Amino acid sequence: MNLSPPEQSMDGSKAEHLLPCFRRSAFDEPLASYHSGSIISHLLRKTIHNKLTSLDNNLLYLPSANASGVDPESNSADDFAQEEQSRMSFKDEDLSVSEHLQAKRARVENIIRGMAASPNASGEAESECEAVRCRRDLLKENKRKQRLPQHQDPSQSSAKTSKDEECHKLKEQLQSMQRLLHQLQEKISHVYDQNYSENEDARSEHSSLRLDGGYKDQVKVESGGFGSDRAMKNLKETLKCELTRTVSESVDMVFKKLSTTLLNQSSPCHSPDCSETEKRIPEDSPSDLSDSEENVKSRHCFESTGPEHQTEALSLVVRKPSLSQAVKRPFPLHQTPFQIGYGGAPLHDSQILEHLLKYGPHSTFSALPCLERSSPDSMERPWESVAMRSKVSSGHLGQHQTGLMSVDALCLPHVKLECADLQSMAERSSFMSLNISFERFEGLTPNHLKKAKLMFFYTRYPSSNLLKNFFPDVKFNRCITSQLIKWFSNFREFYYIQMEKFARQAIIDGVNDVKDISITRESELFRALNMHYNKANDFQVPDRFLEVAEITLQEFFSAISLSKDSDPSWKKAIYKIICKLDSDVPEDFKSPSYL
DNA sequence: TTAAAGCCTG
DNA sequence: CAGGCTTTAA
Repeated sequence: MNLSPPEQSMDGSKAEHLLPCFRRSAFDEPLASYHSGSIISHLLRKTIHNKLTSLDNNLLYLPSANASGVDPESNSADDFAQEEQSRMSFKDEDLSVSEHLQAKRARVENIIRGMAASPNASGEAESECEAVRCRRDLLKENKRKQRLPQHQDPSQSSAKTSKDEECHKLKEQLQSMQRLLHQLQEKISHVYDQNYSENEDARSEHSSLRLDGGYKDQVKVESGGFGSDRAMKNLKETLKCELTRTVSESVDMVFKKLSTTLLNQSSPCHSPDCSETEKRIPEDSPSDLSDSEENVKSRHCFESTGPEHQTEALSLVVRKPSLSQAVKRPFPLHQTPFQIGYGGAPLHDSQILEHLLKYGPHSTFSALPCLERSSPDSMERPWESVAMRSKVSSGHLGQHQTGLMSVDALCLPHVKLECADLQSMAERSSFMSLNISFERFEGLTPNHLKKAKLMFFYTRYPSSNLLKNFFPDVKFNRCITSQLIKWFSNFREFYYIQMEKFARQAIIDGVNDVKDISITRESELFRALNMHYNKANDFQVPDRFLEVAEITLQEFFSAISLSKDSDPSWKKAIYKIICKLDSDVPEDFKSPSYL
């Protein structure tokens, strides 16, 4: 099987796009300098190496090599040397692949090192701790298993046990790698966030982003930072590419090994003994199959990176909102919609593995009941409550206003499970990203509020239908609708309070004729209103609003002049007039990325 | 009965 | 701006 045909040349060209600081050779620095991304890279390297070593041990040198080879408490400094040494004993095939992977890792490391010039020390320490902990747990677990007495009949247990253990170890290694990827992603995300906050600071210094100047939030978000949005995009693309490929290849290796193991050792389950063994596997590894937090994190890793062979068209759909999310995210990664949004995940990576173990490499996923996608509704629910709490930011999905697009709607054929191919997993992850990306977010954001205020310049009494049309990125429910309605109610309240105030002031000031009352952009009343609804003053208030405001003020003036305000409901007559003066909101506002 | 308006309050 | 409350209209 061809693991990764076209990427060599691609890597080379990608590197050319990088900024000079990212173009350094991967081996310029001593590997001992754990700085920014290098610890992750190192751990990833170790994990992949361990995987290969362990696999080889399991497959070729069973069973003692693993037990004697690794001491969880005495690694660190000498590890790399040991790895290098043990790497020398690899078969040729593994050696080349290993070198290949190493080169890729080095590139990722280089990029990350360049990005994280000022890393968050505590965050890094945390992820490092986590990584080390993961690894130690893994090793301890392996050691513990080695010590476990064998209760089974020796005649059959050796084959069974070795296979079980191989599978188990493979799964553990896979999970370990996924954890590491997750850590890596958090680091990248952290850098993004840091960059974003810097952008924010810079942006606040020169305000005035006029709407008619064509500025949209998307543009604002992606610009700046690394010098230009072009550079940013290149960096992002390169990172994603490298990450995805490196990890996919690593996992591919696991699956390839697994495939070999299954085909060579267990073959189709004709004997009852065999089938019993296969059934027992999931029970023997509950940690792999439970929906633990670690599993969730692992899934997240794949959701964000996408498949190795992802088409460009697909990536365009997925990536844009992803970047927007990543850059804008005002909260830590673990609260992001993406992470919360896994709720619809019908397949765990471990489940795929389980399926693989149960039904063999040539079965199709359609045999898995969990692949039958749950209904869109049920896919939305798991994160509803959380989304409400965290008030996630809008997706900025551009043209995609259709809301949730389920996988079913994509009319995709069932994925054939190829044992040595991670494609299905990757594609599933990609589907999930798609799904999440097309999701409309529940909860209104400050941007929605800002947009609503600007809309008030056109409509004082928007219907709930109008609101639904103009907030396509919001998943409406009773609560959200009420909140939006309430916003406009509050806007009106302020508006009418100002009107009454200025009308009374006019009367106090001795104005006699309604015709003497007018509102211009220089009026104090207009300034007050503009300050309230258009605080950043980055929006050109339509003339019509000035007219309506003038009429409103005149109405108030007249009513008060005629002492109508003695009637408790004297304002209602004015409301009735004003509500007819709403104008159409420009179509521009319908874009979810308007702000 | 319900959604929304409107008013008041914090 | 949101929450609580009453009123209103469908």
